[in-house]
Amino acid sequence: MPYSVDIDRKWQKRWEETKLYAFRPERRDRKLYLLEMFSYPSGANLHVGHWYNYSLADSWGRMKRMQGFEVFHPMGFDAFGLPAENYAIKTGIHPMDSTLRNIATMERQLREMGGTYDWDYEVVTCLPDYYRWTQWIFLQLYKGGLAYRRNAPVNWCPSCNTVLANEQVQDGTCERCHSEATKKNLTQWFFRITAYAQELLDCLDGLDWPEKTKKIQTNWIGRSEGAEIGFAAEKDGRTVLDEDGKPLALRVFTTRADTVFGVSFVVVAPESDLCARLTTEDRRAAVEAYREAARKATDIERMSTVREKTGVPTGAYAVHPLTGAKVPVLAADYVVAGYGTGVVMGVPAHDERDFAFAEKLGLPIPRVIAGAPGVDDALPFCDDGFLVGSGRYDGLSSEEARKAIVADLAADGRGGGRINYRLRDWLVSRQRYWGAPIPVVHCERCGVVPVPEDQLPVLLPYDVEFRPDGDSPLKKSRAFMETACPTCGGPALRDPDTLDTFVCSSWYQLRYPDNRNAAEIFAKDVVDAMCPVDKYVGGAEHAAMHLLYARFVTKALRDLGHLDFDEPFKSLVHQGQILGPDGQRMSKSRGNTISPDAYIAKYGSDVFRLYLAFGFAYTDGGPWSDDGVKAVAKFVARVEKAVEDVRADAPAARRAPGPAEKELRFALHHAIRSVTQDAERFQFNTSIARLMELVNAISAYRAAGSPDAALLRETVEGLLKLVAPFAPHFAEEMWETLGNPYSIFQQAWPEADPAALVRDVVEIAVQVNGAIKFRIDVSPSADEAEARAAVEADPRLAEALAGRSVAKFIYVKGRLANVVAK
RNA sequence: GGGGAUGUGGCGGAACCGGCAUACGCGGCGGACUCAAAAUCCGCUGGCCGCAAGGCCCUAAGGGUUCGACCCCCUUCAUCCCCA
Repeated sequence: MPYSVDIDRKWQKRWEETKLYAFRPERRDRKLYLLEMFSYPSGANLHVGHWYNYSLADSWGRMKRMQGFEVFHPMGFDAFGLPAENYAIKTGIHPMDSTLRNIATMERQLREMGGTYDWDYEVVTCLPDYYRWTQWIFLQLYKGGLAYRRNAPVNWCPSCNTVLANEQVQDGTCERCHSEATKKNLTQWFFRITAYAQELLDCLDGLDWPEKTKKIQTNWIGRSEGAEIGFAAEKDGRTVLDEDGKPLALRVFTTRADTVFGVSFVVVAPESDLCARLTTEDRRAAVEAYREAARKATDIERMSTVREKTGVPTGAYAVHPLTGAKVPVLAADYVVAGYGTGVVMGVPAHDERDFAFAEKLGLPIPRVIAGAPGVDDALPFCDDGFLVGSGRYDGLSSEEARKAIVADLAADGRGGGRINYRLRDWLVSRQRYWGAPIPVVHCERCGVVPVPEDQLPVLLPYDVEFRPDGDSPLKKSRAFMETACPTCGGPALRDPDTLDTFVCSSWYQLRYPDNRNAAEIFAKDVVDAMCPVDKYVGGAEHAAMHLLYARFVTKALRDLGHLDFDEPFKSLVHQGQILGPDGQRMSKSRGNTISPDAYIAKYGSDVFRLYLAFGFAYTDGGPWSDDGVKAVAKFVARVEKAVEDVRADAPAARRAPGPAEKELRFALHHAIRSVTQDAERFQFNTSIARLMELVNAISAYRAAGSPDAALLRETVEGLLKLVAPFAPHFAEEMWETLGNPYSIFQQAWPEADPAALVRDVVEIAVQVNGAIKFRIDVSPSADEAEARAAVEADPRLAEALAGRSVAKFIYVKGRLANVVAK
């Protein structure tokens, strides 16, 4: 029977009946945890991107399985989130109903793809037996001081009607819907990921992750070493005091403490509380008008170096900690409250934005750094140099001055060295319905009270009006909101917000190994034995979000005593993106989408899988090509032909090998070695290329006449084992056709025989001064002296030398000889 | 503006640690089979010059290091990504 989707079905059924891919915990010592980023259950069938991610990671796992690893390969669904909720708003179908239906569809499709998932370990984040533990994590973080509530200016997506974490605002727009994000002051829940900033940075070194991804995380965390400097503040001739009645310190962070004598003003973020405190009565109206105007601009606009700088005086003055000079404090929107301390020292001579600002407002621009002799140090001069106009620090280099100034400031308590991170705490509240409820209640008497663990889960009510209006939908459900305070028993209200779905996905890899545990989130010995994930495969778009959050949660749970490892994902691979045939991103509006279904129906799942393996460099992706699919279908037919030929051969004993037999054995073992090496590092395209070469070698051998049938059978069976990870149904069928026992996936992965890879002679290139002149055959074991003798004996050398003599002879064993002629 | 990645035939893409550039496939050309076509199979296929033997030039462009550079270094260009 020629390969088709019917063969797929036959083997899918057999695999399921025999539980071929069930994980066997008793073989845990050989475990290999393979995981692909789970997906959001959408109603449509699997798209090319799913196939590309899942089917090839699956092929890798199949090879590992044949290599004797006990592969743990679970799958689940990231099932909370906005699309289901938006779909519900549009159609009236409840998110729970549509999500469960979509999950059923996707499970079926993943089975039809031929995935080796052990579905007994499935997790679905929107089900209470999962989100119960999401809530539990929240409570542990809360107890550990890593979850807290705070009023802060937060990112707001007006279209999704919810707040967003910093990571979820990209180029000033919402990561989900790309509408422009704005700012709102709200009281929200945060996770203190910043407490782990340094460790998140330090551990990157030990991870087998793409360098690019590590770099993105490094930048995102954004460590900078500098100093904090305190300025006293005066208004109306008196020292400004803080809430506690002590003199207020305007703390600025700077990486350029060497320029501190160049401070000619101090800037505060207009929306900050500090700004309000500093503003004098006569300036209040102007500052408030300015703040209103600033609110309309996005952070990106505000911090842009090219945007025209604006600002207004607050009426207050800052007192320079070293000179005692008074400089004006201004409110300007190029300083953003959420970043750093929200106060910046203005050094116009040596900072571009400060320079632009000072020019605009006519503020003095005193130079305090001069370039080394010969360096163009026209203002603004932002490089390091030597101090001038800085009192007793004059003449020091920038670097020396930073140390000296920081030390002096620290000595009298007005500053000191400080490390600043760009990373912000993770905002986890969402004003949406379809998520895990935040497990706290608000009691009039007791304040914020965490829900006791034995009362989890806080169930998400089914019957809720979830049309968004900027307020949490749960707020409108009295049945949900009204509860008793766990502490005092008095009337209390639940938290109406739900958790960011990135919280759900930040720990799912820890739940898979012990997914049915009803008593605890996971047994510690199980999670310690099974984790971390050995190979994690998924899109690069999660570099600064999911991957950072999951690392944080793992470390936090470690410190809270629930597990014993530092990192969730030991090794990480990003698949590339499959583009439309036109080389553009696939999109419905462009009309260049490729739907796998038609190809599966026509060619079968394995042809599709093989094409995805062969047509692209895995981590790059690339444009879709129908011709490529046909080429792969042809390859499958050629393998099938080779199998049929073997079946038709009369049984015969193995003959003494001649040169043709040696050549065929070489082809097989070369393929074994290359396919193994290449597939190991996710280089599937060259793996398939080597398999094609093997098929070519098999047909060439047979076509040459009087073949050794026994050798051919052995070779074709080897080929099938190598093909099996990439075309599992097809290989299983061919394997059976040859009368072999079920299953090919219980066969050992072939190993290359080094003896078969040694050739009698090798052809080497002979170069004269680096240019190839001719080729000769030598023994592969020949050393330099032998090779030199062979080269010099060849008359073509004398011709190429044209009377010159050999100055030097370089021999690269088995590859080339280079004669340096003079 | 800063940082990073990428750039190889007509096309998708190979090339290990600095050692025969263009594997494998597509497309194209030629041939076999066929009444014919499709399918299949076999051969050729980087460019230029040449009847040929052969020669010259080719890894975005230019330079450098080296016996030898797609690979290392510098400059420039283009595209993409991250951070501003």
